Amino acid sequence: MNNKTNKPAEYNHTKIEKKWQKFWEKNKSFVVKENPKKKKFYGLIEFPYPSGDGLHIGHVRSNTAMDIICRKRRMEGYNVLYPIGWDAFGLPTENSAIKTGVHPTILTKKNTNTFRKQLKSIGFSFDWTREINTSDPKYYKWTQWIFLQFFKKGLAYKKKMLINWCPKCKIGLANEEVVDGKCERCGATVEKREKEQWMLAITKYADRLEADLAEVNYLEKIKLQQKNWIGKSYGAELWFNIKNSEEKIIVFTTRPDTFYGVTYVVLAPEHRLIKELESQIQNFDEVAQYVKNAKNKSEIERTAENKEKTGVELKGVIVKHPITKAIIPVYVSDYVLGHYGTGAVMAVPAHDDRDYAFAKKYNLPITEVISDKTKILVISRSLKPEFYKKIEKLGTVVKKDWLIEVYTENIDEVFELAKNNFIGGPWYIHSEGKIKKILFHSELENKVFDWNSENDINSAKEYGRKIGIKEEQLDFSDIRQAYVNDGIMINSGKFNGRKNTEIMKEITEYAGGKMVTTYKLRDWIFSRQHYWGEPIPVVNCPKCGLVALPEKDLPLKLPMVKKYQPTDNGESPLALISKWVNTKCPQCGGKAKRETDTMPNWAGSSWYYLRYTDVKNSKNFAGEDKLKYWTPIDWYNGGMEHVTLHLLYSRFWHKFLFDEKLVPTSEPYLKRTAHGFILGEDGEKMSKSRGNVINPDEVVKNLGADSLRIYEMFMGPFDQAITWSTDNIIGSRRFIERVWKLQEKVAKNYSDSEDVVLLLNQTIKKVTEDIENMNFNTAISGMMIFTNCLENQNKINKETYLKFITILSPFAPHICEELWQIMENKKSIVLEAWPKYDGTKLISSKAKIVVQVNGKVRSMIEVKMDSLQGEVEKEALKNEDVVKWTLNSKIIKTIFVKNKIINFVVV
RNA sequence: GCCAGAGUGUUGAAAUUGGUAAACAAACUCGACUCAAAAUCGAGCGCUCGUAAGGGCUUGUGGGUUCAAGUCCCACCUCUGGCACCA
Repeated sequence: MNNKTNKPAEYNHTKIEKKWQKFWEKNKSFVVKENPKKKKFYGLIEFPYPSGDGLHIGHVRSNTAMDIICRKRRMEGYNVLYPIGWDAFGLPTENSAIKTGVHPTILTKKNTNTFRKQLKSIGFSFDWTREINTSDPKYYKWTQWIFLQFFKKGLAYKKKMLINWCPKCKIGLANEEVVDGKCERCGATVEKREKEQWMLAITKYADRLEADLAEVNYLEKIKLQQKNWIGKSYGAELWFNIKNSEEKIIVFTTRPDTFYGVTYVVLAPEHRLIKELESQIQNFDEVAQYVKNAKNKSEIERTAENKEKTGVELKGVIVKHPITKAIIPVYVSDYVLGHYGTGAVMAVPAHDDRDYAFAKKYNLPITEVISDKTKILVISRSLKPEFYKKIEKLGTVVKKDWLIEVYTENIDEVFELAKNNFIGGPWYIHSEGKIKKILFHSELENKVFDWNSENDINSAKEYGRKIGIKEEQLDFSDIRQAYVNDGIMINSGKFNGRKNTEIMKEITEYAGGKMVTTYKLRDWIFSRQHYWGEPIPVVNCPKCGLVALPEKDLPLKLPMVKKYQPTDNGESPLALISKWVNTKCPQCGGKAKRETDTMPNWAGSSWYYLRYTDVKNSKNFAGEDKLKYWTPIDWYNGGMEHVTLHLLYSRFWHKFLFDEKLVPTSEPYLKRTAHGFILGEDGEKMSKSRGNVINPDEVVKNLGADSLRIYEMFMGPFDQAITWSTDNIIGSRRFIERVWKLQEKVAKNYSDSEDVVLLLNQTIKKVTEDIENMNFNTAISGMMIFTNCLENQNKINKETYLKFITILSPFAPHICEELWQIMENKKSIVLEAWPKYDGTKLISSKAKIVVQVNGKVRSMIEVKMDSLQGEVEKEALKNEDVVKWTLNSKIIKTIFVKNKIINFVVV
């Protein structure tokens, strides 16, 4: 191998990469079995959807990241499972089948073959023996089986409801799939349609899905997004009796403190009481017409009319306020949502923006129950400290961020005090809530204007212009009309004078209501009217109702059809195959019809990670012992776009399976991280129509998989969106070639200099830690620095080089295997132990000390490590540059930080 | 509107507990090699004053704390992502 001149062969990436990919496959390097003696590590990436476009450069980024982690774990002695499969059901394949007439199964096979070849060409350390495919009947048998468990527990149910209907895809969408009132996939405006749908009762798990987030190690932003999506809120249910009726209107509110301020009640158009009270409603025709119109509005129309509120009074329906006994009117309006809370709200126009707008439009009374009259707001930072002490004698001070709230009877006195206690700095206008005064402040003068006076507002504007305030800051028109902040109770009977935040529970009980928790999360619409999905294994029998298929009949296979087009009436194409549809009831044996809806593409991906542990099992979705060994997943990386969909759905399925005692843990993923997108070179999302798609095959062919891997990890912070740059890849390729050429300098019995040994240990430490934190870009820059250092040496110790190759190998596995072999090692580098750094060789014996004079860097000196202040000071003051700056001055203070800095303060 | 996150050279970006801002790359300029080009190697590369030595300034804007601020505090501006009539 080493010829006499020690000159390495040219670096031929194609040859080397093919060679080692074959080697790994032949030697089953990444095939794993359960081994109780070894600690396991289960690393997971989101399995790809095998689209006809082939592998995306973004797949390479996230797969490489997890590949690096998994390869490192193997070297650290773990038994590592890193599986791969295909999330194969889905609309694009179906659409392509419609267009080409080729069956989706065949298209899927073709596409997965392409993906497999592409993934293998990049050298990911997947265990290919565990490949799964959600459209394989052997797989979806268990998707159907799990569905039936939901069904048997009553968590899968059918419901007639208004659904989000995409007229282009001809499909019902889950709420999660509607973005800005448009179909997430095709962008068509979503309509409302009434249809009977399969639902999964995810809301039953809302509390646990929220609470258990505390137990898992997800990125904080992921937890936050899930929390927001689940939308837990704590409030009160209160009710209003209806005159001449047994019925009552139950409302949900997070502000029971404003109960005395209720001046009307509003029902959502979908509210059941509207029909129930038909006989009482004098203007029922008008009401019915309004309800009909509201239902026909698409999401987009409803939100577009956000500002302009509409509604109709239910004339003849009279309710009494439970405490004040005042008669209050009832309205129907589409600003109230039917599916949230109780579908009805108590309106408090004085303290809610929406209620305020509605009340103004329909001339409804506005009753203030929370006062800000005893409150003044001032800017905290620009006040003299003495102010606080003085003010505390006059009232209660509540500090909030940059402002303070003072609750006091002596508002004018406090205001005078505030005005006179400003210290320098810029002036402010502050207009939060209903502040009665606008305060201008400059170093020159204080000016106060009364907010309630039209004249004052105008002079305030004039004054503002005069002292050079931007015009947009002088627009006070958008100031809130309703007072939504906290304050002191007024007009509220026995609660008067107390702080509103303290009486929530008390007032609720007094009004005869109860405190409740509500969630924004809604049940999951689980039906799709499409061909290319898992058939729902249920039969509709006229006698027995909905009947589950017996387990022996699973999988219920998708029948072959000639046409995949969804029908215009919203039926699944399966409905057209009468042979398939007409069947016998498994329970009574009578004539029955099969369910023709299929499952959404989120079904198969809700449990795929479980199947990986035991792909061939035909008796269970996975064996108990396998699940026990491999689950939970130690580290799951995926896209942010799946945080409220796939991630939440799969946690829900997992929790259900846990309750059924079918999986050993209540959470599927211990740790979840997320990657950023790769944008095209123009900074836009990559798409065929824009023509900015980068094909990974080209890069692999021209520069090699190792260069591609290094570049994608080096291009920027892993969690951030980043723009692709074909120019910049060359740097990664150069780096690899430099590493390759270093082999000619390797010598067996050569001792490296102290500097090299130090840098080696520092680099090992850096790479080890950076991988754990997914700081791949800085790990690589660290290795580049080390390479640059080695290039400056005449010779390199062999051990040093080998250690370096080892830590580089997860990033660039092929070239490192090759170099490893060239260095006359017999085994594969995959089996090598991850190098440990020597803690005693991380720190140099010398320290470079920055010398500052008055905080400005003037020089740098080198001293022994851990030198004391006295020695460093002496040394520093000898330095010419330092002398120059201290000569004619007096040192009044010296700041010394060991091994870092010495700063002389002179006058 | 609400909730997150981010604003640093020509570009992608680094910067532990506050302690040399711009590491590592890319682009660019000059040089070496070459008949020439590519590749490779070497040098330079924030702005500004200066022939130079050397100085001053610089991390979205404005303040503040500190011997010392990209980093901490306050306010403001802009961008990105998520949610959005959620009572």
